[in-house]
Amino acid sequence: MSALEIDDGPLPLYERIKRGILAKIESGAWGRDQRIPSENELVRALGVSRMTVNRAFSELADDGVLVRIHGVGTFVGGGAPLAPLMEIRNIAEEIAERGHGHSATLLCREVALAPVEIAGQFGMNSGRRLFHTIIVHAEDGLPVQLEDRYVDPAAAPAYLDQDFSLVTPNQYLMGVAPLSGGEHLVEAVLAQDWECRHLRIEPAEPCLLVRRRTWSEGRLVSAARLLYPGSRYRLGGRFENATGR
Amino acid sequence: MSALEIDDGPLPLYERIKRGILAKIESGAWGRDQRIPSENELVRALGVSRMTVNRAFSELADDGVLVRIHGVGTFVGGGAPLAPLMEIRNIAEEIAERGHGHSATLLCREVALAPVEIAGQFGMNSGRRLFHTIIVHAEDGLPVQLEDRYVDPAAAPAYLDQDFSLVTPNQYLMGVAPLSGGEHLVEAVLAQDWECRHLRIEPAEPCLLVRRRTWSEGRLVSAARLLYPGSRYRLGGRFENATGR
DNA sequence: GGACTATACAAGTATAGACATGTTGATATC
DNA sequence: GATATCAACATGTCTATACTTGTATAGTCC
Repeated sequence: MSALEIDDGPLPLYERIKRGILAKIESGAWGRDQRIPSENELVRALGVSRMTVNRAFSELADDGVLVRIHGVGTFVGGGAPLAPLMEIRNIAEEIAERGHGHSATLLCREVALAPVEIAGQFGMNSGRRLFHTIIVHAEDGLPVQLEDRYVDPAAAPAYLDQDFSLVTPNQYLMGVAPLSGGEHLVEAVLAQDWECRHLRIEPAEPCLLVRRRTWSEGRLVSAARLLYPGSRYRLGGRFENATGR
Repeated sequence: MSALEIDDGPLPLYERIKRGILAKIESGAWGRDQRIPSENELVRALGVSRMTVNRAFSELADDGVLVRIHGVGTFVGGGAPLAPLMEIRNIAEEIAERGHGHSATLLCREVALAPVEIAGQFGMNSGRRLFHTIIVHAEDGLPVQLEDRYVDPAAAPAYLDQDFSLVTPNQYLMGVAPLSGGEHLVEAVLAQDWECRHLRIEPAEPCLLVRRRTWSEGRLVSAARLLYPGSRYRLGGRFENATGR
């Protein structure tokens, strides 16, 4: 755990501590759900009073930036409010199941310097390089998903050499790095202009944005933003109660 | 015996152990009446204190999930309704977990003639009457969900008599008609004007619309439209690989 | 009056150790 | 074969200690 650094300036001390914490989170040094130093640790490290640290922590907790658990510790917030559980499905298979034709258009294929927030998720510093692809998936010619994906080269070295009109990134990664876990975050957003053009939708049309991260053997393999036009797509999930009643 | 895995997160250790155990049971890895690892085995496997494992076991035993026999071991209990509790979540509990206050405003409570598309879902002709409620759920005073729900009177005759500021429809229905299955559909939409007013959002703001249907003993109990402001809410789901791939 | 410190106490969580009590199975003994 | 004994292991319960957040109060400084 790297120590918290606070710069000096005209701001109140508790305010500078708050900014120092936010900087740690924004840089990815302190990831989501990660435990951060306790009040007393910061008291010793910064040489300030506990009440001052407490104020910084409390205000960030009120804002939802941090989560504090009595007797346990303080954690970076933003954790998913776990609601529905969904499967990792392959869009090409979904479309095929509906008896339609799937096609994919490759908009971007590159080795990219990881943006800060992406690099943090992969647990690396922002200097590392990741594979990056942007693909538009269409159903009978009509765009239904814009897929913006970063992949860890260590997990799938030959990723960029695939012919994504034949094999979806999802399919390929499942074969190369067997899925051991995943996470979905679903939001409703308005798409950006260039996204609207490629999805052939109006700028005011709401879209589903699914952020999907998949792990293989404890290592994050891929982080993808999947953008669906709201008028053309729905997500669904079912479950049956297996254990009883 | 596969080892118990506990994830990290902003929860007390004993709570995370409880969830790990529940996950094992839900996934079927630990079947009914099966013996699970002893306290000392988990102490060694997880590197925690025995009292912590003991607390997790004891609380699950109090809930009927586990059965403990002095001198013998700890066993999975019979017929605990586990899975649904994890997946169909109660908005009041979610908000409470974030340390915020939940409040509900009842906009509508009536016996209604079922609209055609709703009646069809309930497997009845459109002449039948259903209970109908519209409730706005708020987190610290800020609206986060508009719940528009139809309920089968045969499954929950006293539904309309509840005080929904104390008990959410979800909570009440879970008690009256034990959940045996469910379905989610998620869309991105623009809210209607009256919905925007009650959620206090701009008409152009995209919203998540979750259509949730729940069954009890093979019969559809409730069909709900849950509308979330896109700027204030995200849905999330995680899974660990129990079944493979 | 706000910022900051210092101090104190409460309550929740986790560890470590200890001892009691119940169950089981192997072993020696009758 | 039946039985008594013992060791190993299980849960049940209790201490003590330490560390965490939650909260309140009083005082100092600018």
